[in-house]
Amino acid sequence: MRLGPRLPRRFFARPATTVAPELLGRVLVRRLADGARLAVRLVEVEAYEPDDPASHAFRGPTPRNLVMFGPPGRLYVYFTYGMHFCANVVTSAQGQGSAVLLRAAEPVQGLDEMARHRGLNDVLRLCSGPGRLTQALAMERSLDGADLARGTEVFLTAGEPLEPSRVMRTTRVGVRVGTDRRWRFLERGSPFVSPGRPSVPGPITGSRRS
DNA sequence: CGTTGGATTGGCT
DNA sequence: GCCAATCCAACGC
Repeated sequence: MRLGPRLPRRFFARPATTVAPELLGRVLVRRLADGARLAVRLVEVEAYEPDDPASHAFRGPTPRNLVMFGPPGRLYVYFTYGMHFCANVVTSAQGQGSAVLLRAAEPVQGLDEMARHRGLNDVLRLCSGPGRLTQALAMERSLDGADLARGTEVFLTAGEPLEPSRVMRTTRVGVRVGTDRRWRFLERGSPFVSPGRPSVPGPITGSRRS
């Protein structure tokens, strides 16, 4: 499995919808405090843009989403449902408030450690969901704001980007607004994607009712 | 300050 | 398919 060079800051300094499909096939590396190295290959992501009602950044900066408004290439980690963390890559220029949610990945290195973190051994379920991925890689609150372009705790390497024909596109999972945007990108045919069901686009806003 | 519900998961009916 | 778990951000008063 090729890791390749680290992705540079400029890679992230573009719109989330541009960066998202290009993140597929890239390698997310996590270095633990004891020196152990975990690596996964991204197979499913979702873009969240500034004018996007489903985005945490939609109503402006708050203590939770502040990192989304910072420089591109940082990790935005938030806590949800009282028990799970989700990890995002901040994109676009500073101040924009856009990011790409990391939803699923194929384990590459450190599978035993990931299995320990997850409390199960099924490789297909180690990183197949945003909460599962953060648990497998031990990404929690302390990594909120971590610099992927310069840091050592967590970063992204070039890997092998997917051919466009291998990139599939659907609506996003678990959102109740912004369901008209097909901003979930995944590797076609990968068994490592999450089981989450894409949201169904509602009635077209502005159309006549009854 | 009180209320609501969430970019989820896993277990049970 | 349904729902509880379990915290806390966001928002309204």
